[in-house]
Amino acid sequence: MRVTYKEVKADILAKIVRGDWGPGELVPNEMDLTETYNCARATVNRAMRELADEGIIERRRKAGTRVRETRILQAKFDIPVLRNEIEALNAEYRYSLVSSSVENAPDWLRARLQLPKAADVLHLICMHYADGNPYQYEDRWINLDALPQAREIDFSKLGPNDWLMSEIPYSEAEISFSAALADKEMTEFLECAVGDPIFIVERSTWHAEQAMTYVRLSHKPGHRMTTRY
Amino acid sequence: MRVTYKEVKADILAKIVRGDWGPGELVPNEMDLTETYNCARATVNRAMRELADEGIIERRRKAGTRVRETRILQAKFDIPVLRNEIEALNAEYRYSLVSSSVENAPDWLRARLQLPKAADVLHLICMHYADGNPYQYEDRWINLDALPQAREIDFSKLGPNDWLMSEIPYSEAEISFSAALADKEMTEFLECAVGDPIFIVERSTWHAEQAMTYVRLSHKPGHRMTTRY
DNA sequence: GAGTGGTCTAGACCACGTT
DNA sequence: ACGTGGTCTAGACCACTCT
Repeated sequence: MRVTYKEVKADILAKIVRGDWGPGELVPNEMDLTETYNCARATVNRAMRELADEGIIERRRKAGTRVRETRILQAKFDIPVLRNEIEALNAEYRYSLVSSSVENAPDWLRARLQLPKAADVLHLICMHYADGNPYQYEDRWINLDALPQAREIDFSKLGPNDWLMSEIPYSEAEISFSAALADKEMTEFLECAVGDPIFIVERSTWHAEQAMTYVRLSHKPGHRMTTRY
Repeated sequence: MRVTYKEVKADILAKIVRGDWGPGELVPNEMDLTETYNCARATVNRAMRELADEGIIERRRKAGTRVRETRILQAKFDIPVLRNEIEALNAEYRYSLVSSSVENAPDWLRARLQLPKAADVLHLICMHYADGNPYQYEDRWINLDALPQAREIDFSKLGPNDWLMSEIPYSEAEISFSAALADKEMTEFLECAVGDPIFIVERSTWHAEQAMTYVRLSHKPGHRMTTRY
């Protein structure tokens, strides 16, 4: 049978795992491996390229390919649309708009999104429920200079995330995770106690060099975000 | 000049972003695109494959290629070795072993790592500092059935993570992020107040079907984990 | 059965970066 | 200067899966 890039990749990885090629060591070049595995260079290349993408090896022209000294740990999280996430738990999803107002962007938001002075933003507070239980508290700010049409949208039925995904399906974003304490207001919506630990996700979204939206998502106490690799 | 897969990829993405091909719509097949871009099929294939890897499009034999209905948001975090992370902040890294003891694995740990009854584990508490300030509190458990040589290691100089990376550089892992409150003991090490919100990272590591280690990392209040995409 | 993507081959040229 | 990886080509066969 013909040699597949997956076989080559698995064999190279096995050699690294076994320690045949230790950290920092030079891996044979593509032409040599072509003979080792008796296959075309493109096959070896794809195997090596994927290993490099996964952070197992490091490749440099002329210098060759080496096993990485320290494995870069990569954790990839798939962040599904909230409705799907909740329905995947066999729970019923419910959305509710708490408040909506046009405001002047506060300073901290202007700084974060690099907005001009006196920029108008749409400030939404929303709740997301799973089987009727509070799941996520959404504090959303939309840049009305960039998305003036947001003024006319009725967000009592359609969640801002769903609307934004339809307006700007592809965008640049910065995500960060952190921990915070539930404040007075949040305790009411999340049905928890003041001072409970809250897992926070923040996301700023950009499109065509312009800030579109910033959102701060506060999760019910005990929320975990998990991934395998 | 020759057409590169990057150009093809960028152009296809631009068409999707502009809405020429909307969510759920069929994208032309590879042979057609080969003519559109006047290049080899392998070039189109690589462009499309990468877009599929990034969750932009969905490909199925015979059925063709479609723009994804709902973009899967993927957040990829590079988790560097702590020393590197701290030194990247231009801070001096310092490590300290707080305690070390061989114990019988508590029930919650046995359940998590699927350990047999009466399994011995090495329990380490360590601190990591940046410029002398507490940065991370490490609560580490090592499965001594799988790694008996850990009994003989002096962890007062070498951090358990560094040692484990040298023993089992490649492994399966489960990572999770959550929020918790600082308890009495932690406040002393992290120099914070009881009830401060703490960002928690937990990681269970497996190798050859066997649990190697579980670690719970508690970060100083205010810690954030950030990524862009 | 037939259309589509998945992959391999053999050869070629080129860009980069080390020497 | 030259060795290595990065990429493109043109053609081929195959695997999957929809109809």
